[in-house]
Formats: sequence, structure tokens, C-alpha cells
Amino acid sequence: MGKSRPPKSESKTSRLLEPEFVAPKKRKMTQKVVITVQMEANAIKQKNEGAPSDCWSWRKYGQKPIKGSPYPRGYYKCSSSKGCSAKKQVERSSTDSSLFIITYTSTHNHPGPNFPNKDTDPVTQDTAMTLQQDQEPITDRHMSLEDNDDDSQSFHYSKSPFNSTTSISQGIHVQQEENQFTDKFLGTISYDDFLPLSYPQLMKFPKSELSEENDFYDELGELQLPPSFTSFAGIFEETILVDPS
DNA sequence: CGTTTTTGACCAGCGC
DNA sequence: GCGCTGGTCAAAAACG
Repeated sequence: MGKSRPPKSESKTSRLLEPEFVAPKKRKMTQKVVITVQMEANAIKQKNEGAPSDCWSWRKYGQKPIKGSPYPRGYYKCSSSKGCSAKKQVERSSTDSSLFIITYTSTHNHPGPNFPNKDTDPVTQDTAMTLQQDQEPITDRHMSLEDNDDDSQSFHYSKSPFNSTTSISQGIHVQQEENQFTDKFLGTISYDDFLPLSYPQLMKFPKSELSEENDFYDELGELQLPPSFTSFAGIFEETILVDPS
């Protein structure tokens, strides 16, 4: 492992010197939104296999090969604002190269994205408020995404920002994660399209489902389903891949 | 010249 | 306790 990389002891040290910014890595309940997007092989080939892009600005900060998949996973951060802690991971399904699995983490701090529909100014907020209602100013470390118990069953978006044939979309799963793969299914939401919205509104789920214990291992244990999409009227059922390892 | 991507190293959690 | 794996950082390169 010893490459010619100078030991940045300085950087490393300074990195370790900010414990306040680093949230407790243990038992941290991270809300995630997993979106699977199936793209047509044509689109992938014609373009450059780029994952479907939302309207947010993302900066890639890492890429790692994933054990089960021939395709690496890309790590992106929101580049719109420096204080924005929104992240996303993009990976391809090992079985279906046309299947993109995008995992959104954290939330955006600012309205941000250039919405095609800029008729109403705070489109993002507006929409967000519809579902989230009382969203307090989001701070980096504190996002209260779990304290809603409205009917979190139907999340639908008004407009689809995409006209192109790039993405056909699918289902969205809101998960709560502990540690590595203790994801729990909290609900399935279906969208009309792949949206550049702010996730706070998505991150709601029946609180009753939230168990901090690890019962759900049972359920998730053998969740490996073949990538089958049941297509309803434009709505796809999504399957979550569980790494066999 | 500023911003983004690339890429290897470092780090931390988890399993064995 | 060690090794594996996933996630992040940061320097250099690439791109506009």
C-alpha cells in the first residue's frame, strides 16, 4: 500500500481535529432515499453511461469498487453550497447494467437547483413544505426527518423536470439505516419521474415502523429478488439489492 | 484560472 | 486482534 504519497500527517491531524463536525458514527440513524432508475440500454450507450442527473450540482469526491458488482460506486457531494451536507451515491446493478441505484443521504440546505418550472419562486421549498410542513432551518448535523407521522404513504411530485428520454423511473424507498446494512424498509413511494427535489419531504415514514433494534434482519435477510419490475401505469416496483456478502 | 474529476491513501466499523 | 470492506480526504490532473 505504500505508494508515493507523502504522509500528510498535517492533514490527517487536522482532519481528526474536528470531532464536532463528525457525527457519531455508531448507531447513527441515517436517513436514506434509495432510488432505482432503469435506463434504456440505448440511452446508456448513446450517452456515456452517465447516471441520470438531477438538477442539483454534485461534485464527485470518490469512487470505490463494490465487492459484489463489476461496477464501481461513485460518491457525490452537493457542490452548490459549501455548508450543504447532501450526498449521493451512484452505482449500477450487478445484474442489470441499465439499472442505476442512487442513494441520497442527508438534505440540502438551500433551495438550489434550477428548476425548469421557475414560475413560482420557491418551488423547491413550496413542494417541500407541502409534505414537510414545519421544516426547521436545517443544520448540518441536525435533520429531523423522523418526527412526522402524517400519512406518509403517497409522495408524488407535480412536475417532472425531465423531458428527455434519459430516465424512466421507478420506485423510491425510504430507508432508515443503522450501521452498514441494517436498512429497513419504511415505505415505497412512487414517482412520476426522477426528481431534483429536496429530500426532506421524502424522508418521512411511519414512525411505528422505526425500531432501533435489529429485528428486521430477518426480513431483509433474504431479500434478494431478481430485478423484476412490475410495471403499473408508469410505476415500477423496485427491488433492493442486498449484498450477498 | 477556477472548478470538477481522478485516483490512491487513510480511516473506521464490522466480521471472523 | 486482524483483515476486509465501505466511505472520505486530498493532491494532481483534466476540463471549461
